[in-house]
Amino acid sequence: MLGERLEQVLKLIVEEYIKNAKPVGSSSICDVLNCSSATVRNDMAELESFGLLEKTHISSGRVPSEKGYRYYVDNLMEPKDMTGEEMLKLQQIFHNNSLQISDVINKSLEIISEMTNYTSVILGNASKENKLKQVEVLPLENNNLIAIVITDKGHVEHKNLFIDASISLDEVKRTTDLINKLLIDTPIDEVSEKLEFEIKPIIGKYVRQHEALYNAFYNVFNDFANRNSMHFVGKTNILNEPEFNNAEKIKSLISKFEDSNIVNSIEEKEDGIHVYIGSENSLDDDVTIIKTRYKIDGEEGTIAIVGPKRMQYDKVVSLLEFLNTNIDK
Amino acid sequence: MLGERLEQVLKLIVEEYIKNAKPVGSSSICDVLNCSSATVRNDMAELESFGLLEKTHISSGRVPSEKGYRYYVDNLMEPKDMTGEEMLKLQQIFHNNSLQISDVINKSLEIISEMTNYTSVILGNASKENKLKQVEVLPLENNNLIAIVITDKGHVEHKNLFIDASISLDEVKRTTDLINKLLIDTPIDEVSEKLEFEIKPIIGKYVRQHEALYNAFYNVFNDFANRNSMHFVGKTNILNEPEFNNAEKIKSLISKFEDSNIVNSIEEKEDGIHVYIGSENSLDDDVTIIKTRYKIDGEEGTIAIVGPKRMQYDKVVSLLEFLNTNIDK
DNA sequence: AGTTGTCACTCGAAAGTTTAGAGTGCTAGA
DNA sequence: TCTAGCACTCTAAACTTTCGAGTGACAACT
Repeated sequence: MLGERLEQVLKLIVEEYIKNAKPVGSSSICDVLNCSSATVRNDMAELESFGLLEKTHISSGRVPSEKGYRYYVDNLMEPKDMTGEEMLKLQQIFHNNSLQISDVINKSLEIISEMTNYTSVILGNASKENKLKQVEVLPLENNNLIAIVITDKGHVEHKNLFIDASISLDEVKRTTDLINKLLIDTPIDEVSEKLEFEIKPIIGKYVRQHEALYNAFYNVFNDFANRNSMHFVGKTNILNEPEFNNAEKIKSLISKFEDSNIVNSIEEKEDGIHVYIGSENSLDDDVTIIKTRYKIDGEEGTIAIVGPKRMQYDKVVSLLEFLNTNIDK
Repeated sequence: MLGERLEQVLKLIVEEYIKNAKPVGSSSICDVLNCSSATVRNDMAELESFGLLEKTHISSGRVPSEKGYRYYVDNLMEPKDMTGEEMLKLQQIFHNNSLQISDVINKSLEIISEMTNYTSVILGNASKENKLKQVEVLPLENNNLIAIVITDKGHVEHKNLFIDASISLDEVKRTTDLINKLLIDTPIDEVSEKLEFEIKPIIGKYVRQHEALYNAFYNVFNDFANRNSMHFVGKTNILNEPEFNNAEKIKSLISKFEDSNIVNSIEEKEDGIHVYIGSENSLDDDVTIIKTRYKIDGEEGTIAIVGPKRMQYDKVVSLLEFLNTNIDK
């Protein structure tokens, strides 16, 4: 635990740097603290020895280190009240009944991205609350089939299948009927399992090529349960931050946005609001990602706000808290 | 029509500049032409007076102007044979039967993007060859319905609908049955029209709230026919070209890639291979876009290769021609 | 013991200078 | 019509200068 003035100094430096993106000198904060710049310099040197501040060169002002941001977020940050206008804009979305429920998240994040000028990512999939409502299989030309899976919350997934010519449509239909009879109302994440232990033994008896058919359905359900939808809002916003003013950094970040591995960097498994500063996230050492899970109607997933390490932590956290508490209604 | 040596000079300058991205000086091409650099200088001055070449400053070498590239593409460019390896890679995709047909285009463009280091865009939608195969409407919770449209080529589109409480499920079912009976096998782009003139009068008779129901279906079909899928391959490739080595250019181009208006800049309406140099395209004055339409099984659309104006025109055109002639098989 | 004023010192960013080399236009002669 | 040669221009890179913001250290003060 740091002394009181040390904390004050750290807090002021972090907030000043967040505002101006320029190293903070001792003189710029000494009047707030009612002490001389020499005193502040001593404190700064101490904070630096703790690894909370860094210098860009020997005679420069100080910049928060990752550890410094972390200390700020954990101990010093105060919630920042939203302005009335900001609240109003979000409330309007929550109370707009004509919106498809699944659009509420998107619209909210458009507003948040606009207000903060950071990039948002929505990573969602059909939630476990979805139950299987219907399976449909239609024959297409030359041994192609299309399988359609529908859940009670209105999620639809389809997949084209190629089935060996030796399987008759009649056999397909029997299998489909069986699934529809036995698996309806099964939570979507349990379907694969039930398919294996309840359906497979039965179709084995009276469908000749049951392995192929079973595999086809298994794949469809599996794809459904694992299918992620990812969606960026304001993808280029973060590029306007001064830390991304050179071509290499921009290219590197944009490449990471395009990479399919990004799912791993974005997904959040635990409830609550989580802040990943710099190397704490697996996307890019130069960014901070603030994440939270959401669940709305039949869909759940992760909301992530991607900004510079020099992010307005207080504002983003407040916005996400507001979103979290209002989304259920 | 230019004189023969003038054309030679222009061709050499364009090709040299495409290769090195550096202004071309007279001495670097005079040995190829067996004449002195002074002669070449005179020719260059003449080409500049025609607006085919430009200088970056008073004593610099020459760079092709847009008009220069245009002249090159229209009159001077020679088809560039693909290497055996390149052909092989593409052939493998065409002959890989385990691929979903709709993936053939994607895979091919992945190869092409990799070979050229440019960015490809695929803009596709369900082709007019798709015929309506089935319409399905399922009731969800509180007055929501989900409507699913399936075509004979295996395209599926679905849409959530909110229907006034006063419409009974029975009425919905009658309408659906009617559509399935009367519109099956109708080409997808004619469905809206038929719906209006053949179905609407009938449902009007025995469905009370027929307007609402009719509108719901009309929207679903309309969305289907107009739904575009757009998909980039190697989105960041073009950023590695030396003309995009500054942050502003990159940001501007990436923003344009994200903008939904990009569809208008990408879509090609006519058959054949078309080259849009710099200001000839509506996307960005600094890029060239080479486009061609494709049609494969139940899907058609535009393939576009986006590169710098200093693009390997011969190579890209050859690749697209190869794709065009081989795609049908 | 903690705080302050002072001063020599460091460094970076911006502006200016120098230099080398690539390339040009022009002109006179083949 | 082409060529050789020359004076000239301009850029890019390297180097220098200057300015000011900021520091660390230390002695003096409370």
